[in-house]
Amino acid sequence: MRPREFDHDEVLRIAFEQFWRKGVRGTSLSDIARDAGVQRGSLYNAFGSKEALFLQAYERYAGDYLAALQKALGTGSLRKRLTAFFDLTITNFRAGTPPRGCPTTRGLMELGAAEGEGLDEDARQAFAGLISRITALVQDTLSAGAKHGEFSGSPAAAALHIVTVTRGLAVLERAFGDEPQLRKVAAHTIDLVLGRKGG
Amino acid sequence: MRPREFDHDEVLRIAFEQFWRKGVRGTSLSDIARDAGVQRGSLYNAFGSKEALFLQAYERYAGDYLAALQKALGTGSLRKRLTAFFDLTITNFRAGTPPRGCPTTRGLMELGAAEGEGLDEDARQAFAGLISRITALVQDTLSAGAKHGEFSGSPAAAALHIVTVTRGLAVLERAFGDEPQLRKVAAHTIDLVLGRKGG
DNA sequence: CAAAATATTTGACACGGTGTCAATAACATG
DNA sequence: CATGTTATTGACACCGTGTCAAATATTTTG
Repeated sequence: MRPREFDHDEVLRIAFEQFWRKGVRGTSLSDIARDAGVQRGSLYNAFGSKEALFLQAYERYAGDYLAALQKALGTGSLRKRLTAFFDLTITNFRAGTPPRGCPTTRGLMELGAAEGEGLDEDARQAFAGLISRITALVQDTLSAGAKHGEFSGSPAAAALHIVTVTRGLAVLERAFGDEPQLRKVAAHTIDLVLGRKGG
Repeated sequence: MRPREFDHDEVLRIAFEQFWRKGVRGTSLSDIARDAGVQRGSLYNAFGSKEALFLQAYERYAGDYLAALQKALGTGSLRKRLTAFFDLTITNFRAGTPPRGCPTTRGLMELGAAEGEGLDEDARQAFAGLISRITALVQDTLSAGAKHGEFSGSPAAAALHIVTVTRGLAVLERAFGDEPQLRKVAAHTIDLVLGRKGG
């Protein structure tokens, strides 16, 4: 066996950075190969295809991001937790110069996900999976809040509503790039869900 | 002057249908040319570039869609208006087989909109413009509702929240394709904004 | 230590996409 | 009918994905 001449994880990192910044279709394997100091053919040999490379890079990101969200949702009053959740969400959208947006939302809308066109069902499942897991995390947080009397209502419905808002925020970020606006919507959403003054 | 051999508007219609179904990057001018029975070169001559063709096709759609929304928001109680608004929004996402999603949200996330990459600033403005105009429409509706005592709170904040939810719904549609879920979120949002039983 | 086995790298290739250009064709107008 | 103007057409350059066979560098085996 001839050993690989590049760092598998390092390439994944570099690739994801570019996919995130320029979109999946807007990033060529030549770009990634140049940036990583690897031949294009080696990428095909190691990952199979652009799609497979993206998926691996995305899964890597998704794991890290989910862990960060879990941490943000882990301490303080319910209001504090939700605030930290939205804060991390928005901060993540606005990372980099120029802001790179939400990789999940961008990927999901870019790759079609419909039968026949765009990336495989695999990609859609990866995106949908992260969204589902985020929703579950928020729902658990709300359920716990309900036990402490910090929240009344359906945790499932509220969690889905909150996550829907975060997806909407990802879109607004792309449209207007107005971070204060995003934070206003986040604050308003927390107020609506928790009751104007509650917490 | 030699006259054009194809119908300008017809081509715009055909092009938008394909952009909507397969995404902008996923649609080639060859596809459109074949479908429209026109030579690819003629499209470049008539529209300049793929980007310009998309923009014209999109503006056409945006005008029609905005008019339909305005109509939906035009009659009945505030709750009825908002219900009609969400209904039209979701129905629009789920049009076609397979569902084509929200062209605005898909285009916005697909085309990057960030400096340097993806489509021009022009495209971002077109998408952002439609979102802004929708927000203004909803805001006006809420303001009118406030006069009739059907709504209390900030129309601007509520309108932005509602439109954010619709953008989020566009994303969820792509992720899960679960129309009942979308309608639940919509109903829940109306309840939150108007008060559980109000209207 | 030599040689076989095996995986990686490399460069050439086919194919399809965007966009440009010059040559050609079709009409309007004088 | 001659001329100017615009639309059409086909060839081209360039870049993208993906495939393949040949060359290369290790590890394992004799």
